[in-house]
Amino acid sequence: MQLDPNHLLMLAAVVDEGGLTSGAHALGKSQPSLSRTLAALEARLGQPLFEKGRRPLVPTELGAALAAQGRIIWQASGEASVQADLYIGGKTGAVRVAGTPVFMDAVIATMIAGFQQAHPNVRIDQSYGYAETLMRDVESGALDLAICPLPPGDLPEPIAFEEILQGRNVIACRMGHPLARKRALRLEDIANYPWIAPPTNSPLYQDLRAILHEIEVDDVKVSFSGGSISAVRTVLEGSDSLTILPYSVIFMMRQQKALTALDIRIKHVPRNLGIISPTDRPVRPAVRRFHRYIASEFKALARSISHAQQNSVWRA
Amino acid sequence: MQLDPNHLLMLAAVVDEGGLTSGAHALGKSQPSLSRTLAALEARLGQPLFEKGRRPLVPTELGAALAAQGRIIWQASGEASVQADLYIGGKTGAVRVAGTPVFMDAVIATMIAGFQQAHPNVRIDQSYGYAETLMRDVESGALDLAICPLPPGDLPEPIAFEEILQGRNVIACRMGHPLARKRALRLEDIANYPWIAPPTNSPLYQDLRAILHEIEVDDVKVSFSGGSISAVRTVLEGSDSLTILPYSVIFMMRQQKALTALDIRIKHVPRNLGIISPTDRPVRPAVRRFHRYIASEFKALARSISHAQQNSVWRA
DNA sequence: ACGCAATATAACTCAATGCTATGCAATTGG
DNA sequence: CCAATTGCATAGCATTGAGTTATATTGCGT
Repeated sequence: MQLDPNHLLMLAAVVDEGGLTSGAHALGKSQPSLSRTLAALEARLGQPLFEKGRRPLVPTELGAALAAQGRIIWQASGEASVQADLYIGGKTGAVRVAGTPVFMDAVIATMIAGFQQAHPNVRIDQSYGYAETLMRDVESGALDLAICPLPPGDLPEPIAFEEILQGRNVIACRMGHPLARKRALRLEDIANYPWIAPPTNSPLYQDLRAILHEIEVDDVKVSFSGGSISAVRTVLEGSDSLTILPYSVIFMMRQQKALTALDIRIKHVPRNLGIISPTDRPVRPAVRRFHRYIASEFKALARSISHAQQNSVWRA
Repeated sequence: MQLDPNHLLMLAAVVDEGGLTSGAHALGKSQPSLSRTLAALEARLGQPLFEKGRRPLVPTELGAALAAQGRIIWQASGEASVQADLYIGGKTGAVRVAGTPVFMDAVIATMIAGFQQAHPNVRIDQSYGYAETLMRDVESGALDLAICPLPPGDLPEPIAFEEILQGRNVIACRMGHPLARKRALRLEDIANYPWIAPPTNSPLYQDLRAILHEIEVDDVKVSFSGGSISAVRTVLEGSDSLTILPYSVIFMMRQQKALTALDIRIKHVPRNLGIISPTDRPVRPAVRRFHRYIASEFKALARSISHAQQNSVWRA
């Protein structure tokens, strides 16, 4: 005997609510609709679902047994509704995001922490990569979002690039570094200190080479290379080494008063940090929400940076 | 977002079967039907349920989440079908049956044991009572069936009485009783032994009085009264007492070779054992099945009795 | 016994679901 | 790499079922 889940659900409603009228109200339907449907179900079964001729409607054995299943269906149905609403509202789901290691660890991680606070049921699957790989993965659908620096105007096929921060690198050192307080630094000053080199496949490494070339320092001592931002920071703090870092990374660490930037102007790199996202497929609500969150956080960060630069408070 | 359980069920089928075509087959529907329904569901949700453009149909996060609920609905639906089939087939449910104590304990209990063997999921709610009470309870719906002796032709309103055994009482005693082997017993023989009297409100008590009057024994020694068949049997076995019992009760105990009947003819009581059932309401399948079982068992018992009487085997 | 409240029935409408036929896209095999 | 195959999407149509309002009927309490 094949039974329609909807019929069982109606039965459960009537049994639980104790009547057709209230059951119909609970389901948002009319009383005759329930009456007829349950009558048809009884006819199909050949057995009454309710004791006949009793007014506080009392279910028969069969009615009670089927109502129990209907109750399960009701619950599952409600749970599905909740799940759907959460998903559509971006409160649930997974976000696969990747970016360049330094930005992910020093900037994005903080933002992810804030996002998780507000949306604990959204799973963030984070990974690392550089522009080329990131774009390929976004295009193929392996990634939902990528955050990395890109030269302006470089927009292949079905990919959007939303710029969120001006690309600007600085030379970083520990807070008490001999060069930290000097103004009008000369090249010779810099050349005397050991350098920490970013991984050779990173954009920062390209930037480092370009900058060194620009300031006509051809030969530097590389004391350490290949480490993550955490390792780099530790080495920086414990030595007089220099390295090149995005200004935003230094800015994010300003509270710890561990690192600072040298007062030497470096040409803006021809790349801006941005969010890479696909345009050829629907964006899942959780991804959209995360995307917006990151964008707004960066907007706030940019404001904060420009404000700080005007006052030069953090360098005091 | 209100979701139709049927849609979730379809989704689950498609996800579990790994495709629209096989899912449709599993549900006994056509593939276009599923395709259109799921497309409509996607439209309602505003989110895809399956990754687009991939042929081994793979569900999205949302699709998987909703399919999980659909699976629950599917299970509950199937369970309901099973429950309904069992109930309709009389394999499940409760039977409320009552009868006169002696018959219930000595005859019906054995039959119930056999029934339970075959239908362990049918619950038998047994109780005791005499004709008047039994009929009232059957009429009121408190009982499904009653088994008791009734005078023929006494059929009030909405009650059926199916005769299943000729009413015939005998004088019972222990197997080795001094009177057990005698033929052509005389009244004086009987009068000298103590009697066990049935409960005064039982039909058997009426029968006892009638019989004693018939054989013109006015004054008997009552050594024990009011006990159940079990107590009566124990007393009978341990003494030379006599009592009156339905022949079928003695017959059912023939294997134990503990009790026997005196070879003295007693007028048939004007009552036949039968099954009382209501005619004004639908009979539940389990009740019908139990009813049939009891009736067929009694038919077999009657055959067995008449066969035994012709051969007088059991008395040898 | 009467009145109230709840259920059953009637008559009708329309959305949803079923089907077959067919187009189109993705995967597989040579 | 192209062709064949398999499987999903779409179209058009028929039918069922579920929804509605209006109304009759039936238990139940006073």
